[in-house]
Amino acid sequence: MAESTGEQLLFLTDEQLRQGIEAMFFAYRGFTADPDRILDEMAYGRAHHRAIHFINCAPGTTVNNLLNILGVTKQSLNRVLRRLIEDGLVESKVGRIDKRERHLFLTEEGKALESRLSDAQRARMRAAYRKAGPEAVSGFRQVLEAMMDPDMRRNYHALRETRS
Amino acid sequence: MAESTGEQLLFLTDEQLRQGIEAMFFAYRGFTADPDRILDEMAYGRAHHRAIHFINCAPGTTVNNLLNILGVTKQSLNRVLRRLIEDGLVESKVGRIDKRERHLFLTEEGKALESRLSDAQRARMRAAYRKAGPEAVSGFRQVLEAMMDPDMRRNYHALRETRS
DNA sequence: CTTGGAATGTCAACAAGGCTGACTTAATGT
DNA sequence: ACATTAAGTCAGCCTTGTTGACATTCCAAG
Repeated sequence: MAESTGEQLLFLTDEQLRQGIEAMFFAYRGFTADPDRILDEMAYGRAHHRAIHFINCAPGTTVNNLLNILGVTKQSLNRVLRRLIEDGLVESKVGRIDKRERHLFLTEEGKALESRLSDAQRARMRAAYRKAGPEAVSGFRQVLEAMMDPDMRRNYHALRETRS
Repeated sequence: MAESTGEQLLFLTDEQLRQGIEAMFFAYRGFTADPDRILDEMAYGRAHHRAIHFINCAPGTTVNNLLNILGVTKQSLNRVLRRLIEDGLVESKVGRIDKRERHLFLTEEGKALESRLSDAQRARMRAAYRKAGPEAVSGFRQVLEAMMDPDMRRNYHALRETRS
């Protein structure tokens, strides 16, 4: 028996793959459950959370850039952003170099909500990481990265660079 | 095996957790991208996919059981099921023991669509598993399971038992 | 300097898919 | 007999996605 191929095949039965698919489904529900509860209180949805998250990661980002990361239409994002700006969570500043662009920032109130959401989500992540152990975490990240579309993988890495 | 706290701490910085959160977000997009394309062709959505998937996993399941797994309201599920039955992908049979119950099955046509969707999703999963390797896969599954809500973890394990 | 194109925003309309609440029907269990 | 349960249905609401059309503002190239 070819050892490397044989070993791989054990993990690649349809049943194994199916379990992976279901695990993703159920885990994603857990992943969003805690922030969803907080968002519900103030009648926001996941779209608002995503916008807040990525504005926080890359303060001063343009609408176009955000559009690209989130993968929605500008009309859809605009509806969400308008409300966040009205509610005083996000600030939109006209670009100095290119005045067509709007640069997005979280206000203090926006940062406060971001922290609440982020804390809740990180708490679950931390618990899962602890339970599974460091080696599992490494594998987890590797598989997730391999599952992304190339475009999104680029966005994923770009975000890491801006923070490091 | 007891993990040392020091080793764990290396993995539990906010930045590490944040990267995990973003990885989940981008990976889930990839995870649903291929089936979404197929579903678009026939004007179905993810809700139809989920119903088809779980009816296929547990043929003869009742509406109530499906409701529990999917975590939506019966009105929401009913809208989706009605269409699938009308289109001849799902069959609803009155229970023999308890005639109030409806048992759900995929028709041949339903199974055909399930295969198409499943093949597409498994292909990406398989590619990601291959790329990351068997050890990573094990870690991936462990973290996902730890991330689920207890209710959903029970559903997850119940599904595995019905198939084994 | 004008004009084309890019970035942004806005309006309208629509659909999927969540939700709640109220109600019916049929079958079951007590 | 009566309450409960499973399922289905109707009406209405919300969020969040979509298209298409159009205005504004600004940059840059001709």
